[in-house]
Amino acid sequence: MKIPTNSVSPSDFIRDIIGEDIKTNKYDGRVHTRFPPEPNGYLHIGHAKSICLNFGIAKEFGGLCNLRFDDTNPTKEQAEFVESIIGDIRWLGFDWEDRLFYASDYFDKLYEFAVQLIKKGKAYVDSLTPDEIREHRGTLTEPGRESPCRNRSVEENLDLFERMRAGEFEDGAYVLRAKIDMSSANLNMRDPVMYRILHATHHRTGDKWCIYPTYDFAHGQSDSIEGITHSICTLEFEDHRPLYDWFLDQLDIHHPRQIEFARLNLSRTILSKRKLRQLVEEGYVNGWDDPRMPTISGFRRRGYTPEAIRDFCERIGVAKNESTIDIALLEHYIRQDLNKRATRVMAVLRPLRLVIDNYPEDSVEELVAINNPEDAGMGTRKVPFSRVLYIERDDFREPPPKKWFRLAPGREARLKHAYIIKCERVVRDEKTGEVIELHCSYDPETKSGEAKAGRKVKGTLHWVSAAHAIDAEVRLYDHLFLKENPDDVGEGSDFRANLNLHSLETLTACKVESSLAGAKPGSRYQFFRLGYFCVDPDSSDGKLVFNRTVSLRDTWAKIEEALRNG
RNA sequence: UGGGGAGUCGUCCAACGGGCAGGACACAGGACUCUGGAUCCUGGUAUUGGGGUUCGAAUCCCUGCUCCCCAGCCA
Repeated sequence: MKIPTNSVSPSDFIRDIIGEDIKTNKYDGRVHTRFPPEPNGYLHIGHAKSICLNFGIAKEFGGLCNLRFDDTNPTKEQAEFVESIIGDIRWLGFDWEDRLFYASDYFDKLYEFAVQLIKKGKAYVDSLTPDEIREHRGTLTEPGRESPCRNRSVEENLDLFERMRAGEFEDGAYVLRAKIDMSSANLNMRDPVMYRILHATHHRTGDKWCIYPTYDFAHGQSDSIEGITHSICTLEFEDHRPLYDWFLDQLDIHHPRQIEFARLNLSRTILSKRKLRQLVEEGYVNGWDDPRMPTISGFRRRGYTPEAIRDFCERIGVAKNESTIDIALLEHYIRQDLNKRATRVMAVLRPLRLVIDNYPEDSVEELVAINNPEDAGMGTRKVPFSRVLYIERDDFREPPPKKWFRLAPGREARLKHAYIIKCERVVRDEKTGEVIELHCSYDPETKSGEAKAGRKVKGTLHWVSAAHAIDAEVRLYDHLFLKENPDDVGEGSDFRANLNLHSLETLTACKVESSLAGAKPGSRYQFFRLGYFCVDPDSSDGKLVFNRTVSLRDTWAKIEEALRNG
């Protein structure tokens, strides 16, 4: 059976531009993109959008896509993040072959570029302090003032820059600046910093350097060096484009075309590395791969598939319009994918003991269960049935509400793959009144699959045989934030005020069918009538732990809510 | 009040040089169902305001309004 992918014909303004460039033979008809993460955190679903875009476009147009780490700031970057990013992109299903690069690969070249600009009189070493530089920059409405160092001689600049590199100065003592225009309306053109002194160990170059290029001085040239044709980035870099153009023009080197698009925003989700890091560091979640995190590794652990994430990224489109996607759309795609491929099993999350009084005491039947009604090729399995079972507490109500199809005193329901039963008697705890056991009768004529199983009942319940079931822990997840927009907070407060304190519910007394014994971490199932679940790596030989990836759509919950609201 | 961007159903995205505003999700109703799942029908709501040009404007012109980004030696 074919796994459906969403083949929306991918067309958007970026692909249109590239198609046009191919038609006019710009860049000799080549298409070469890149995904340029900074290794200062884990990748999230917003990065997935960019990854799918860059790798997707390259593939569609018969081009290439590089992976390049923009590692120009050793104080924030770590090898750990490089590893996780590489793993995440692979998991998403993309391949950069031998084209794994680092901006730090180009540090020598970038240094030469800087020297070139100094020699051209287009860059100078400034001894102003950070505060002074800020003051000289002017404001949004007022022009800046030129630094007194702006007219140093080329020789002096060369000497100072060399000594910066040699480690003669403290952090912050000097910077190298481009000499452009202090009165430009675009603040990025007001003599931006190209190099700063940072006595820090770099995750790749170690202590070779104590000066590092800024992103602005490294990014465009890195793209140029790699022969990138289309540099796709997010909207906030629109203002930087004239600066990148200026560097490329002054250096007279290959000139990629930069195209900006709107980054992804998701409702009830935060997609800012800084804030995600805060959630991790302040212990609101259990690490970057906590299944509640919108990181790729979080989604992976939660049970999402790469296919679902790719379909989602394709469907949301690409535009320059800032927008927020409804998280329900992402959930739709994981349900769609898992519906087609997940094995159905029975698991009872909140067990209620049920005794079938007229069923033979020591008898055990092996009933045939279909693994996936969406895919006959997935076959069948046997599930044991016996006199004492567990069903979901939620499947019994007394008194039954309107439109209730499940069990209630005197009511009938079908046990999936088994028999129709009738609720005859309810046992309650004398003190609390809590229902602790149900006594039922079964109709032997109604066995599933038998020719005369004929009779219809509205409700079908899942169950496990008490004697055969295995214990499991199940972790239920809800959105991390209560508000659609987590940043919607009052003065003096921040996104943490909108955190959902009940985003994780751990159930430790769950009972799952015996076929799940030995299930491997990462395996995905549909727990019948409940949702999609995935075995968590926390599982051990004797203890299964499941994460709920996403619940099934719950029509009854809607009906009940409608009833409540009259 | 400088510069750069953006405004189409509830939410996203379409409508390629003016020609019936379409799809997905969400929502509502129904059919079907041994998952209140899936599937299948059906339905509603949108062009930022105001002026023009035109037989005809989301699209062209003028003029407002709203929102986002920029004053890191972050990316």
